[in-house]
Amino acid sequence: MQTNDEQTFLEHYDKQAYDAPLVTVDPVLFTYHAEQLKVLLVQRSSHPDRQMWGLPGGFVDLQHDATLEDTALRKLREKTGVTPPYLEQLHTFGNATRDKRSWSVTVCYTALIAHQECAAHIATVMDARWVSMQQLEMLPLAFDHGMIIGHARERLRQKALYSIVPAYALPEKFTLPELQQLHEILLGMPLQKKSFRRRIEQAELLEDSGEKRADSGGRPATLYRMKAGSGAHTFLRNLSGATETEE
Amino acid sequence: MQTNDEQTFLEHYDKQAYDAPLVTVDPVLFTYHAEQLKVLLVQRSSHPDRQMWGLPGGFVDLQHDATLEDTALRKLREKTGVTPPYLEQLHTFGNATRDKRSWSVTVCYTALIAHQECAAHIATVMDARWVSMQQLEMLPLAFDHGMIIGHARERLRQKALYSIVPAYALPEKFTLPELQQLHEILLGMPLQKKSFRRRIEQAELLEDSGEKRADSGGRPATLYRMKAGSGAHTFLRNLSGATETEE
DNA sequence: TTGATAAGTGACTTATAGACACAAAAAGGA
DNA sequence: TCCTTTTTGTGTCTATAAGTCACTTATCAA
Repeated sequence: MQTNDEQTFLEHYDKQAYDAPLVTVDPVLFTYHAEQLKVLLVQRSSHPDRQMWGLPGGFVDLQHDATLEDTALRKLREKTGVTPPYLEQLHTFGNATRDKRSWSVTVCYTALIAHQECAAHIATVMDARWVSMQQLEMLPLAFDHGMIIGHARERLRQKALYSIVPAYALPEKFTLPELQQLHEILLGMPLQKKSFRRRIEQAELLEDSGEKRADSGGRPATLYRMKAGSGAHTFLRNLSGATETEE
Repeated sequence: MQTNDEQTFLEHYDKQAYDAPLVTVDPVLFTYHAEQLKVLLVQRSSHPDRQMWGLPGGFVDLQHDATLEDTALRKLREKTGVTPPYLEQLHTFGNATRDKRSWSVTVCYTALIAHQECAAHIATVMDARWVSMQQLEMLPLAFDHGMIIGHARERLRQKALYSIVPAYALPEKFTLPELQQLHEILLGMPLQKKSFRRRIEQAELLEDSGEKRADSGGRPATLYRMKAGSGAHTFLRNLSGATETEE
């Protein structure tokens, strides 16, 4: 290689690197199982932070992804085999230091799915697993993924105050006590049964499936499902303690 | 240059181009002046959409910007000469078609500033101006910037329901009737004077500056300022009509 | 049949927003 | 000086929704 050519090459390469930070998409997929909130992590197979656990994200594929959502859904399908019913952009983190390789930008999403929807697929692979919020505290994560999950967790908490978005982490049909328990875990406080039911009835976002379920002794609970059309992200009214700060 | 090296170089270069969409930062800077909400636009000096008006954004400068916020603030300082007191990430838009040149990602911010803070500086340059929401409808914008401003506008409307963030579009000292008028414009509906004042008092986010101002006949209004520390993004309680949908 | 258990409701209390009349503080003119 | 006009700011009643908690309903198991 001649010196001149190398010079040109480096200039060219540097210019490219100058204009374009690395761009990745990192979905934070939550589910609810065994009375715990869990997040999907994968074990990195490549540099940097090889072998460490992190979010199931990756680079935008300019050839096949038409949008950033496509990238998020593609990465989630690769790991879970299915498309989650809820996906919403969380925040974009970008700075010079979060990735050793270069200035790096990651567009993050919050996603929710029923545990049973992908439990089978995940059980077949060794490099992906559900990690509970409790386990998460002990597990060092790649890059700034721990911080990102913290943000997603906090956003989900806000959703629990004002919406029934968390219901997407439950199966298609679920009971109100199940949903209330999930909200209580997200909010870290007990909720009044009556207030909770009242808010959800008023919002008219759920419909009676006609079925009931009795887990073990006690009156059977009505199974509800999301009403088609009107999104579960519709605002509910205030819940006690809602007078806090935004994300 | 040897074939092998060129091969390696191209692979490297292609991979780089393959992995990296264009990354820009686009701040939507609002202000309030003459009873109108206005947004800062600049006239593009380069391809594509040359001569058209658009958001005062640009590429991330990997050498000088440590974070995405740095990029947003740098671009705003270039056009206004000052640093806005409020800057919050809005949303990231990325797809294959929004920029003719390439797959493109833009990280957007909502920013607010008092009109007087930068009116002088803007008046000196020909390629930047404040455009009212009304004027905006007639003006074709570069890229998808019209859609982005629409999203920012809608987010600001939500803020007006739950917070006093819009106060950052006012001077340091302002009266409650002024703030209420701004909120009414953002929400597109009249507000009850008593309810509005009560919510703001309860939030304890403003403090009496001790001064008063009488614009024209009538009782002089108390001038308030933001309390240091506690951000104005703290949630207020519900306002009628709040049972709508999130952004 | 009876007790245990969990789902779901009735009804009262409390808190906050809506509505609107009224008081307070200035300007200006006769 | 005093009265009118104008705008800011408050008092207070009403309406609505959330908090509380006892009570009813529906099922299982002994």
